[in-house]
Amino acid sequence: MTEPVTLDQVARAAGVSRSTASRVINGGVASAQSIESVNQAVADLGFVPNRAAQTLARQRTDQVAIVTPESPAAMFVDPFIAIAIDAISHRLWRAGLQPQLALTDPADPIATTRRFLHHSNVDGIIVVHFIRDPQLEELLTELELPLVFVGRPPDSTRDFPYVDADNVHGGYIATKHLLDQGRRRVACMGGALVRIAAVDRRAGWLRAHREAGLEPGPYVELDFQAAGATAAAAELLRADPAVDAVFAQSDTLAVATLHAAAAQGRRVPEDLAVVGFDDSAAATRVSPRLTTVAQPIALLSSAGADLMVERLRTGRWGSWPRVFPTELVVRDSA
Amino acid sequence: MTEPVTLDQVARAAGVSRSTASRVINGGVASAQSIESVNQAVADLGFVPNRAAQTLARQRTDQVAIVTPESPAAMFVDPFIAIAIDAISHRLWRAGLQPQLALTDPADPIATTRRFLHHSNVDGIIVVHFIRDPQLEELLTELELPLVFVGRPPDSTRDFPYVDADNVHGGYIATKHLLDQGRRRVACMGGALVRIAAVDRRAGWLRAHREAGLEPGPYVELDFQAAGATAAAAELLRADPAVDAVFAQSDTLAVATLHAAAAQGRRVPEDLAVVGFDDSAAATRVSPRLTTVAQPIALLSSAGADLMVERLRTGRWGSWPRVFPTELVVRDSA
DNA sequence: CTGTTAGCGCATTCAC
DNA sequence: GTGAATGCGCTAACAG
Repeated sequence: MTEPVTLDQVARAAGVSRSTASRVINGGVASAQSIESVNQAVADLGFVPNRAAQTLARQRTDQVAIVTPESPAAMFVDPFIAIAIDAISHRLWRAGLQPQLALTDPADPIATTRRFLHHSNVDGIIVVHFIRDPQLEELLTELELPLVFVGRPPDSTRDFPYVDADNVHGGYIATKHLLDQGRRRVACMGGALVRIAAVDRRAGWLRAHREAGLEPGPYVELDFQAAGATAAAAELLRADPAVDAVFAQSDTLAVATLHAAAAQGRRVPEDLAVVGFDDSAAATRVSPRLTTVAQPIALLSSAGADLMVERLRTGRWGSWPRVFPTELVVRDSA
Repeated sequence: MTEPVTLDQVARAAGVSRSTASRVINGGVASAQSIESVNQAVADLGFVPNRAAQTLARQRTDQVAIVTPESPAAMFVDPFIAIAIDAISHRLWRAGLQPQLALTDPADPIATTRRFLHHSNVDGIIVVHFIRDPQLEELLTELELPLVFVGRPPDSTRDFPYVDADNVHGGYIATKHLLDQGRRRVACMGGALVRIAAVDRRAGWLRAHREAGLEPGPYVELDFQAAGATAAAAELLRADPAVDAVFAQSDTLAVATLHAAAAQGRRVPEDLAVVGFDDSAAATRVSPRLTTVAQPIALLSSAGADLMVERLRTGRWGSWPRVFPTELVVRDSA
């Protein structure tokens, strides 16, 4: 807990002016002589520049926030978010930017997210897995910071740069795969409809039915990573025995469906076909192995980070949106 | 992207001085008249105080960093870390402090952690799941920021406030439980020994053997959340068939052991007894349900956060260390 | 209750 | 190549 050392002290110790010391430290031009003595002084005194002062003077922080309107616990459970954050961090570090993950108060994620968006001292914000929320959306429009969405934002805020996976197509191919093999009543277990991804996947599910001239089965709305998913799936199968296939919007939900089916003595895929989403690690750990829709999470997240990096470097946006393809991985469950 | 509004502009618009405007905004004394007009101006102009300037002037940030020397992906996979972060966030928010999770570069978590410890602009740092690393440890001793460890730091840095679970006792009761029921060769699958928790749990395992006058079985060292755990467990069982019990230092490892045993046709607990650690959600989802050591992660993490909050508020440390009890939860696997 | 005055620690323009 | 001067936006004594 020593008293923090200032640039002034370094300059004095090195026998030069503050500006020269500053130049040396930031790699500007200076005589070999100055460079030598300043570096010496920095080492001797253990000088570490004060971030706040630098920020104030430079008018930039070299920090980028990653925010996702979820409680920390929820963030950690969702494989999409985990992979996205990992990829984004890597990209930002490589570009010389420090990522900062905004942690919300589990007691009120939305409110604290709002607070973060407003008062953060960062150069830009990358929003992962945004949700529909009138207050948040309004906030965005008046925000004065570069913003990138990983996972497209709601229509009302369409003018923000984003990257995404082609969720509509993902829902479509999953459902089509089921219908093509003769399934006639395809239920969908989806994310809450405040999630854009859930809306899109649902749209794909509907479209496949429309094209086939069939009525869609029931839509069960619950969280992608819902703890009560097994119970919900069991209820679905019980309430509507005609359901012969389920399109689950996440592998977590698909696995839960598998459990529920097993408990009711229904064989997969014979009696019930199941398609998941994400192609997560869980997909190959269950039996039968999951047929699921793969999305390139790391890739699209990196693209999102790149968008931010370019904006911060050049002052202008690269091309967007960038929408990455989803594809069906056929295994044993459908 | 409008030009940021400054306090000056607010003051001018309100027809008062900067200091009065500042007072009103920060809840100081002022006439109803001033309060009225300043608030009006703030609203009209959409004033948001500049964090860097505030920090510089106040000499504090009201932000606390949470750092853990892991890649983001690893952080997200470890249930201890997830729960700890959730609990810490909540406590900090409640105290009016903003938590900031330091995200490391997956390509080099240690280096970026080091960087963070050094250059962060926060009032204090909470370190979760520290590991033994000479460079990091040295850094700590010269750090000039309040520091709290969730999970005790290495002996070399013993003088830092910390909270922890009683891991030695946890390892002891797990092993004793196995020995008491007549198991004679108890292997241990543990975390890498750079983890303090792994060292401590191993110590408990050894102590139980010493007390019983028995030779400990083999110690298998690998990550708590290792992907290859099932293979490692299989190898262990094959290489040393006399092993009739396994103390796994995490539920993830215990579940892997279950899988390996099943694959080799060994019944649990008849042929092989297994005890896990964490009492995580996974413990009751497997069959047989896991006997495991519970540790109050949220509780101890909150205590860690409280330590920091008190230090920041009062300038002095509360009493530490605070070591929370671990206890055995007996289910079906041992 | 209010305005004036000084910084907080650093970057940077401008003459020298 | 270098130093003096100025400002980033805000807070906090200090008089009044």
